[in-house]
Amino acid sequence: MEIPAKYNPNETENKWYKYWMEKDLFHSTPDEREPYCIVIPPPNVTGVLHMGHMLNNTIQDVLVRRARIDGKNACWVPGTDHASIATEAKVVNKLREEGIDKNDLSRDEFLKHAWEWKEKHGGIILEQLKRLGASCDWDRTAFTMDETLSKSVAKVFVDLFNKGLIYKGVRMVNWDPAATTAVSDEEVIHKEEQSKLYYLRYLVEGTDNEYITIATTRPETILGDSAVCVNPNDERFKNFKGKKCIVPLVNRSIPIIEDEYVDMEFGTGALKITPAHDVHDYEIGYKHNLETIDIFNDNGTISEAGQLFVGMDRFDVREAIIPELEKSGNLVKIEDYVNKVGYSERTNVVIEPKLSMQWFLKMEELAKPALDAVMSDNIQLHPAKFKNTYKHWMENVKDWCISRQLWWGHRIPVFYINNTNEFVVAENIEEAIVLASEKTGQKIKAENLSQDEDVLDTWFSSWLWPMSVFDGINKPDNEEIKYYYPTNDLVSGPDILFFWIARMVIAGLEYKQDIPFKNVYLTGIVRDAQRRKMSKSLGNSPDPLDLIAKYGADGVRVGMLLCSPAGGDLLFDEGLPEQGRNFTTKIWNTLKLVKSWNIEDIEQPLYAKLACDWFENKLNKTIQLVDEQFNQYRISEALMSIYTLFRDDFSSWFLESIKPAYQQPIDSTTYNKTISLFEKLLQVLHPFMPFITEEIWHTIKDRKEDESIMISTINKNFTVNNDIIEDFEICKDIVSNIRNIRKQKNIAFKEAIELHIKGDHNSQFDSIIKKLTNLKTIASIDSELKASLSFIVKNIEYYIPLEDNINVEEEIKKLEEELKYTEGFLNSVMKKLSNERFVNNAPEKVVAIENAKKDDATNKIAKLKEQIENLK
RNA sequence: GGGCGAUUAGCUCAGUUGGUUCAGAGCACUUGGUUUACACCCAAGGGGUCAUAGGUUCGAAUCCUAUAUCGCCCA
Repeated sequence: MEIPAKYNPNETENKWYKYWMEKDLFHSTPDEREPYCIVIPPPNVTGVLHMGHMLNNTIQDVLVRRARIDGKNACWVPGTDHASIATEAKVVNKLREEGIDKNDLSRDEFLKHAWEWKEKHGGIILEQLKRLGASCDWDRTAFTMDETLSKSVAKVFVDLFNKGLIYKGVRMVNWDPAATTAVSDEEVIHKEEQSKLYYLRYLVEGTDNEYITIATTRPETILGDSAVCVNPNDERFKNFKGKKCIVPLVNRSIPIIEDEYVDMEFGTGALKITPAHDVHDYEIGYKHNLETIDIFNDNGTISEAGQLFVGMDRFDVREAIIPELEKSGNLVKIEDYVNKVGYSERTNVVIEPKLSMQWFLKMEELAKPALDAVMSDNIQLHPAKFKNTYKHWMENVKDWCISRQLWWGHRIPVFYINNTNEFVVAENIEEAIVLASEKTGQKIKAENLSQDEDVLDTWFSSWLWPMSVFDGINKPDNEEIKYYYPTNDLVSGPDILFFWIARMVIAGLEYKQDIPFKNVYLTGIVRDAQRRKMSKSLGNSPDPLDLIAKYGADGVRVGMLLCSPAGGDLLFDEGLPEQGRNFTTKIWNTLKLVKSWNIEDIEQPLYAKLACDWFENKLNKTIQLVDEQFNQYRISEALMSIYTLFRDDFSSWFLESIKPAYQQPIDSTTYNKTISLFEKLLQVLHPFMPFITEEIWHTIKDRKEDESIMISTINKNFTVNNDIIEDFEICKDIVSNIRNIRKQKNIAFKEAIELHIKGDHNSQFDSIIKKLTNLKTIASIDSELKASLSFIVKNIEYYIPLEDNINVEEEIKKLEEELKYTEGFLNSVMKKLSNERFVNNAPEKVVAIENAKKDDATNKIAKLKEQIENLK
């Protein structure tokens, strides 16, 4: 068969992905095999594939393909997340471009546009994952707003409400003025900023020129001030006790109150209190029964209640109010100041603390079992260091604000009766009618009920994901949820440990009384070479699809994984996929070599038989090692083990050992064995490089219709002969030494040389040594060989006779250096052994090792000395 | 400000309960190479006081304490 000289990844990858899809090989249904399940962290429907997805999904695919090849019933459930805020913002923007204002549309009209948008753009990212080779069970593709998933959300809301865990209340929330919705604490990103601290003086009421000076970073909020607060222990303000002062510009009289909350060291020691616009101020206001003046509209402009600057944006007001304060004589000074400002994760605008009516979920009780699940290692986090972070969060968990003032998402299943504050909580309108009728004792009709206008936080649906994709909330006893739940591994980023992972654990324990997954693999963040996060705005992120086009999906996968330990950041560089691509080429060349041989029924040479024995054991041992590495989720290490196995052991040692001489045939025994070893090697490699392994697997043997390496199972039923592996290492060492001497002395490979051995040399691999180094003879000798170069391996002396080719001085120098090192080494060993406390306290084994070292070194020193003498 | 984690070769990282020649891997680097699978390759080589200072121990990259720097989370 003619093998193309160059491997064409794009063509091959498309071919095999199509094949897998046509044969439905990714699809899983429950059967008697052990299940292995992963649910994808659903990407936003608004998203396109970025490097973070590439890393995350490559890891998932590796895990799933490995489980499949290990004979498990593997199921990887894909899907997308509706992403309330992000999607609504996209749709609003798109409408605006078309000249449509969201406010002119009804809710239903808007949702129609939103669904259209979702249908058009929502699947992009999943299509892109296919290029990567993702072996998802696409028949199961789910969307958080699918009917069954939406029903699950409503059902859970009703249930939690009935358990008394959901409540409605006025609270200070994080208000996003761009999205005009509340967001949860976790969606606020605090950034350190260079800002200003403004010192403002308030006239004390009843005086002409007595002032109390406060310091604030937000001078525009003085319009909403309802007190000035000082520490009761602060001597400086003793005289102001019980007095009032006047808010500048608006001339409102407010009390000067005392509270120990105030830090005497900060600013002037006097704090202005704006209960409507600061969390701490709100608490003080509540405690001291202060007026709450909400001076902002929902979009961040000043409301009527502010009296001045009405309709102007909050940041414009901050600029505008300073000259006014200066004019009125209230501005004392302005200082530079560094503080942290909260930004909305979704819209990147400054968060405004705002009082509003929202729905909350009580978290304290729910969090407890979820904390235990992780602390007891029932769920394992990889790396385990994230247990600390998880614990800290779960122990300090606050109630979760679950309502959002948006239209796109799951509408809160609360129905108000006759436009009053009386309501019922029901999964649907029919049930609501029944409940409302019961509650009021009247006949309530649909038109008497109005559903809450708000939707639920997106995470309130994705926290059910591992259950809802199997319809496990609506039908808790169905076959699929029983078979696939709990899932095995979850691959995600530490940034959503709380947003999502912790909440899934909570939901799983609440609704299945069981954890949602057994292991959580936390990936790092993909950064550029300068350690900057990859982002669209920086433009430092390569397009994953371009990379795949350039290096092949297999190459990119290997590149991503070679350098990404769990939890550690991946510093992406094009050198990585390049290395992956190079490895792909290496594998391809191996195929070319093997397929170039003519096979004949001739006797198997001894060297070939030995090489086969050795490599089979080496391969099996590596399989065991890789198993261990996978068990510890050391995926990049596992890949590295396979990478070196292929390059060094298979290509450089095994194939070179069995390779027939130029234009000579290979015996069929060796050839068949090579093919079966190659097959197994491909199976080990397949999870990492699914495409090229499939291609080669089909090329090295005739396969039946419908066969695939993907669903072949690897034979792990073997024992490893470690002796042969260790002995072969000695053989390698000898070969390397001989090659070095050849190189040093410029002896061409064609020129056969002799090897003389003094000592108890194990001759089992002599035929390989002979072949790899082109030896005429291997002879045993009793005394040192004159006029030769020598080396020592495991205390056995090897000599290569060289007539006139020896630089005696150079050789002596080299030997003396080695002698010096060995003597130094012996010295350190002797120091240990002559230390009584060491000999008495150290375990026997350790002392024995030191003694062995001593013997070895002593022996070697004697031999080196002899050799030096011999040269002189 | 509080908590957690890190600091090992030029870079990215391993290093399991302290004990083999334990200071390691990959990449990068240097040198050599037309041995017909492969230069997207092969072979060899250089390179680290394990952040710093103390301590525990027969023995410390590993355990303890302080310091410095960085990162993450929370306020």
